[in-house]
Amino acid sequence: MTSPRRELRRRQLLDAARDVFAEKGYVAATVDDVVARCGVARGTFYLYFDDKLDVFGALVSDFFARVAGSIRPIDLSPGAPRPREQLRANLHRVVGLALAEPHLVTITFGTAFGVDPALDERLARFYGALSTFMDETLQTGQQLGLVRAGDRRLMLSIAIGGLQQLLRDAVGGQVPGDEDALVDAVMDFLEGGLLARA
Amino acid sequence: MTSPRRELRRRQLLDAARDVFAEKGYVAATVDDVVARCGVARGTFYLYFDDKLDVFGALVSDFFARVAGSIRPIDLSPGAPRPREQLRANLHRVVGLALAEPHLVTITFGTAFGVDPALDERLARFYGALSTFMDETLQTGQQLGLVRAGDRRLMLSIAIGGLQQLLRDAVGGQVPGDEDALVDAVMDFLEGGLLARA
DNA sequence: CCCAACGCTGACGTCAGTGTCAGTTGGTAG
DNA sequence: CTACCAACTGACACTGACGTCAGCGTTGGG
Repeated sequence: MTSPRRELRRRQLLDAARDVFAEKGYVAATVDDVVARCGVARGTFYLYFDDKLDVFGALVSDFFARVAGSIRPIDLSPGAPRPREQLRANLHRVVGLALAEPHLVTITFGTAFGVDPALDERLARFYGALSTFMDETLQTGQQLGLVRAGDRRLMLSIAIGGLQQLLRDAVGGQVPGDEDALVDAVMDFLEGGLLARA
Repeated sequence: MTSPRRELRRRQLLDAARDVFAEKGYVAATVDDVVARCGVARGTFYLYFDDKLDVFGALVSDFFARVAGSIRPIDLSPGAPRPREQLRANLHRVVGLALAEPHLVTITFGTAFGVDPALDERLARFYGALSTFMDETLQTGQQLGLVRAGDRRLMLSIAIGGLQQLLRDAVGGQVPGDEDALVDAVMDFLEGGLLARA
């Protein structure tokens, strides 16, 4: 079907769009900016995408899926590593992915919401699916005594939000960005919160 | 100076803009939408604001300032309540403010970044000032043994991000929105993280 | 009662960005 | 060599949101 030539051009356009969106923000970015950065004529863009929102949605949805796909279920079978180590490994993959694609972090976690109602709904579905999966994981953890008691939706909201903000700040340079340090910081927070033991 | 008549109209326009932005998102919202909701002519808008970005910036900056202003420094003098109670009281004020202004939460914490570079910088300054203040508070806490050891910038990033996400989800209905439950959830997270004690 | 100052109106010209499409290019198969 | 086709071009017509401004009420102090 899709020739390799075509696939390549599509990639180039996606990469250009990613950089433009990260630099100028969705509102100020124009299709002209994207094709200029790509060294390609205006019309070419429309051979690959419907419009600005389409390419934005492709970037965001794809990155979201990659992040979600990098999370592996916790394996509780006898020979498997300890759950805590599996959690850490999951965090490492997510953080690694984020640091490898700083612009996509900015776009996806920083500016994607509120751009367009239709896109918002798509993202909400993604987010909901991920949330449901993690909720089940957490429930199992609670039953095994690995996760403390409490409303899982609230705990998840805080944990995911905290991780997202940390990644945003890390790629934005507001916070030192060493991968291991970031993973450790999140693990410490999950294990002990912020305050000292009473 | 500013007559009460003028002040009232300005308020009406701000309220209308708040609702329009929350419903349609910044991109799709137009000045026409705002004046229509306000029952006022197009030209009137421009007697009060420069353009769409100006009114958006006013909403966001003002709400950000109100949130920041609701946070009181921890009083360590002899007669004062325990620091943990003061922390909880601060959380209660922030959560209460958020639940009282759901649309502003959506706008300010959900869609404000990436709209415009100039606005981003303004918000970054706000955020930076708040962050610095909280960093100092946290440092004192560490010295007193009330806050665990660790990189304060990372801890703050996670904590603030977690709170913001929780508020976004609460006003968006993704999560049950009882004020006390939200405050408790955050306090629990700050005190003990997510995982059970090893 | 008057009129000046204030607040408001809304039709209008402008323009940045859009999406199209008739035409060009260049690689490849016969 | 030629014929073909997919990929690409970029000038063009169009759109819709913008910001303005000359003129119209209204209000309240003198």
